[in-house]
Amino acid sequence: MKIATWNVNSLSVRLPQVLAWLEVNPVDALGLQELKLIDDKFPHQAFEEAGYHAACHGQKTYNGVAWLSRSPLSAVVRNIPGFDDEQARIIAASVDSPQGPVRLINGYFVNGQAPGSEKFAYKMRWLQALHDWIKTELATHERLVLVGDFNVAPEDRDSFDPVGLKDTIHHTQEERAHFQALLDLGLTDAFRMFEQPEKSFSWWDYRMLGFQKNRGLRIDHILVSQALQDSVSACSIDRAPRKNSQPSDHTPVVVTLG
DNA sequence: ATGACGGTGTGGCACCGA
Repeated sequence: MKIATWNVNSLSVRLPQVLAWLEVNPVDALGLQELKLIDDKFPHQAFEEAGYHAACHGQKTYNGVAWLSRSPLSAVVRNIPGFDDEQARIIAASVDSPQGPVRLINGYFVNGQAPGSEKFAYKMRWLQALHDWIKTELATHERLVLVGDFNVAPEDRDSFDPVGLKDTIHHTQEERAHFQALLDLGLTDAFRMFEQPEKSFSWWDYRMLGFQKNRGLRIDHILVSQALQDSVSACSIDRAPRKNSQPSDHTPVVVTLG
């Protein structure tokens, strides 16, 4: 089973690229972030024709998340239960696999702008609420995958300039402590289960030739629960879509189970 | 210190992202 995550930065603009990527990479499930469209404009038919079920949680202009899946999606949850949030950042769903059910959780984590800002405070509250909810999810779904745009570079090696960007957004100790708290629930960063090229990133700034100079961050992640860890056989970042014309600034991450 | 690029929505730009 292959599960992927991709921040597409507007599904309206990126739909042809998503469909093209799925033809080459027919993953079982794909979590999308930053749809930037309302549910009424979600392209259900295009994905259906590509062989995917879909569940979306859209919003105008900003945010918006969705799951695509070859098998039906059930028990869909939108946003973090009990956490009042005007922004559409979470969608969770369950799928069946031959090895057993898998709980799929997809998040577009808060950016946070800068430490000390109101947006950073919201990021901290959001991360705490996510942690507490994931803990309860794990109690009822032991085979769980948490994917998405985490907007956190977990370690210095996940940044092109850990010295120059020390304590700036994505790099602060507070954000990294929240990432660690998720790992402490028994989740594992699938990408780091394997030997990886140095300077592996999943996002590059559109400006200043960021991608060409590999000035990027690894902020898109796939975390797997303890019950799934032994079945993880691969995890990689696919840089290819970043070379497209009109690319998203993020590129997909893919994990293989079994 | 600023803006650079790209998307959205509004309207001839401002805003947000990371």
